[in-house]
Amino acid sequence: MIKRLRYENGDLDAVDLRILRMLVDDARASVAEIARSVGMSAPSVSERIRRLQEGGIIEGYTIRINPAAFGLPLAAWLRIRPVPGQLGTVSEILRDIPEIATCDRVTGEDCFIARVHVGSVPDLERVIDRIIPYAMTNTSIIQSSPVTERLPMPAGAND
Amino acid sequence: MIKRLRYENGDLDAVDLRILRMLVDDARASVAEIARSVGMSAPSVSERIRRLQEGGIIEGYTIRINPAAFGLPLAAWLRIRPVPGQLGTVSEILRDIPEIATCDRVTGEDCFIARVHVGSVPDLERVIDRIIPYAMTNTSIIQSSPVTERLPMPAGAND
DNA sequence: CATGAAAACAGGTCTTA
DNA sequence: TAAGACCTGTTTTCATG
Repeated sequence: MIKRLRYENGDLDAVDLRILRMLVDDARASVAEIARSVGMSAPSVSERIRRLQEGGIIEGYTIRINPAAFGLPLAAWLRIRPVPGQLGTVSEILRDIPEIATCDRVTGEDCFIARVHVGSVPDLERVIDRIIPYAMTNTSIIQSSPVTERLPMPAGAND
Repeated sequence: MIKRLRYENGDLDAVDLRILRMLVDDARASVAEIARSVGMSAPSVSERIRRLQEGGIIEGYTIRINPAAFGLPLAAWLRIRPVPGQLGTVSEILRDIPEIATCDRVTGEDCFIARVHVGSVPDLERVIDRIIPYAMTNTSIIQSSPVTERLPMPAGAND
């Protein structure tokens, strides 16, 4: 059985998925180029992209940054477990730490998972020292990335 | 003391940082618009963007996807610890699971940290079932995101 | 197919090492 | 004086009706 991806305006078909993959890969690919690749006219592709935006599937356009290239070669995941009563404080501190590139609130023993980019181990220590008064932390240095940011897909989707 | 962001071709100044922030926020902002915002001519901004690309700081252009909008409303972080001797196998399996949007190899007790997007709890179970023969897993459902993907910055940077 | 906007390009000026 | 950064005007490309 084939799974169908749905959104408010109807089904996403294989062409939509190919368009999305191309845009994830290179958001500056021209409409003409995408059209050629999927075998459609440029206006048709243009219209599909418009619908993907209005359906909220494409939230926006952004750049991929290489933190190492501007002096932040050390990346780590921090798991953060606030001491009772300090959850709000910790949340605010995390937002205020500029080295944190992303942070999610999660279920389970840890309350937050944050990705940090720093220049050195002492810099990492300084980041942790800002959190440690209000939470227990657990740090994992990123060594490599077997899967870099890509379009998630349900198993057996209609692509 | 002001920290200076360095890259191979020299220093990044405050204007470069503003350009990067604008592009992270909206990679389709026109050069003219960015130029107006930073108080420069379009060609100057264009030249700076070119240098940021050639310096490897801007790795590429991409789109922000909302997985919930196309039928994957449930997101989770998986921590994965392969049983001895199965690290390579696990790494391959993780690459093959289409629901995994990103996966890092890390130091510490866990070997991998992966973000998955699925349609339902049963779908999450199916993902975990593919991994469990070769590794111990620990799952944290994402509830919210106090910090959404942003440009990391050293404390006290020259912006 | 035509129109309008936006980006790439070329040439000229000013500052600074 | 030479190099680099920026600005103005022009051309060409691309998205859109």
